[in-house]
Amino acid sequence: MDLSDISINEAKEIQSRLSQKLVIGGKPDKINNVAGVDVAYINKENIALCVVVIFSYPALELLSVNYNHDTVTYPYIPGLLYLREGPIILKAFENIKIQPDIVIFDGHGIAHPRRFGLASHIGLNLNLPAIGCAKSFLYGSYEEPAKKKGSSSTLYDEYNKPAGVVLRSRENVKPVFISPGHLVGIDESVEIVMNCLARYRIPEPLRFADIEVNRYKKKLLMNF
DNA sequence: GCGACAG
DNA sequence: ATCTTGTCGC
Repeated sequence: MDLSDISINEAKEIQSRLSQKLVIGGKPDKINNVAGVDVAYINKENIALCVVVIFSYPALELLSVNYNHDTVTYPYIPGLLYLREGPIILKAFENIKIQPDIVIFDGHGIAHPRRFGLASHIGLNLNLPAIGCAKSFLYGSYEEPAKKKGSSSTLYDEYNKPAGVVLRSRENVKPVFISPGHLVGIDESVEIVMNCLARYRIPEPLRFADIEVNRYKKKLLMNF
């Protein structure tokens, strides 16, 4: 059975079931590098592009960049991002040369309706520590964090249990939503993301992955 | 039934 | 995510 044949209800059941296997808490003993993953699309050609970058940690020097693309097989459905982005991301991880100590994803971890967002799904699948760093809200309740950089507020699930943190990654900008995906805790996720911040809203690994995936996209577009 | 809704 | 020009601000 292909991923593209999975029904929405099946996918949701799988998420709820696999969510039980997640290990949330702590952090890797030693973090020497941090990976960032971003995906872009060429809708007209039905192509998904994925870039995985790896930075040294905490120095944040670029260690490697990996480019991949393939045809997309699933539409975007809120809460089921994995079905659309999972295949190209997993393919990308087959090609990277350096073993990442932890990975930051453009999306949520356990701050998700079934506690199993993209970062959790990929993290569990690859048995890698994973953090979700989303640019917008998906699930939970929270108070607006203060305007100052580093201010944060807890994201709670429907049982009032913490699922993540809303973090002001820069002065006076829209906050980002941080939640652990797998093999890391909430506070540790925030700590690591904070250490990956330079002078922008988005942590460096994700920001650079975004820049590179769009450059890659432009390059591919010239061949059409 | 009516909104909300990662990328 | 993507479609799109100029424009306000640090």
